[in-house]
Amino acid sequence: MVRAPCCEKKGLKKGPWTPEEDALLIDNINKNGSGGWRSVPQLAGLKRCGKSCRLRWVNYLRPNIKRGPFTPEEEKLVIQLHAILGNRWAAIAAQLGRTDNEIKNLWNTNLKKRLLSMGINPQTHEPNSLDGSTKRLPRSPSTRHMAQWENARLEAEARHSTESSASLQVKPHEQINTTDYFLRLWHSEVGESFRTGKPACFSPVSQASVSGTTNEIRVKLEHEADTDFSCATRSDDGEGVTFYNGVTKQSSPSEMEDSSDTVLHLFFDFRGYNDMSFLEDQID
DNA sequence: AAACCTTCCAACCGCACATGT
DNA sequence: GACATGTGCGGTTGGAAGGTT
Repeated sequence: MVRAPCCEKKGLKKGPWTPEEDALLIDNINKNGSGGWRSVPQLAGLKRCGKSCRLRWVNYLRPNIKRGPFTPEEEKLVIQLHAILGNRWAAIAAQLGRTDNEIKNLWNTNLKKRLLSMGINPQTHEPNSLDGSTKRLPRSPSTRHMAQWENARLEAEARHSTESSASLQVKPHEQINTTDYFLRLWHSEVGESFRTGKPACFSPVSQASVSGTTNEIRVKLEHEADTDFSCATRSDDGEGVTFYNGVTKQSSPSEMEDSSDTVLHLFFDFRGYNDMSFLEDQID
């Protein structure tokens, strides 16, 4: 199937945007909202491709974009996330409140070279041996879990994003949908320890709250097992945990009980995760 | 001061997927 | 199910800015 061009290219302006064009685009989006990009140029009176309008909005004009130089912490986070997610710039960018373009540029112009100069393969994040081949390090279970966690969490974030798109005024920490138990865990103390890579000092209080969350998950699993949510269950190979994110019940009740505990065990697995610590000196 | 080189980043392009008809 | 259209994403490019010779 031959794909039609997104717009008629004749007479369309290309290149850098002028402040006047920015103002027209912002004004149009304020009136009509973002989306329907094909019709945006006409509505806004712009001689631009709809795609170009979208890109300008997403990468530059959109409110709440974090701009300015990257901090060492952000750079470290980008490297860690890239090790997990690969070139999924949009997913990485979402974690930092940056644009995918910024992350991509940072990686291609800075971090990639830095890793190469350190003898680390930027694609595999593993050290290159002297003969240029990649030396495989034993992958820890926590690293595998991390990727699975991240995938599941991204899906949950996407769901949450869809659900909360109508309430943009809400503060970020208030945007956590209390019905999404995965996100609640993610934003909990345990989740934070995973995100920051720092071992969490779980007080009895936090343990209690975590247990409460576990029970809530269990209740959710038992009573709303036919609804859409993320849950975890052990894989058969005993090597790790496989996440199932489906609309139907995936496991028997006994497995459910195991699953909810597994969620916590996974988090605790990550308490010691700091696979990228060897980079800290280089980045700092 | 000028030429050249390198770095950075905004923007473009094409592909893939989602959604509508 | 087939096709058309819209949208999002990642790869790439071109030019401006800064640095070096």
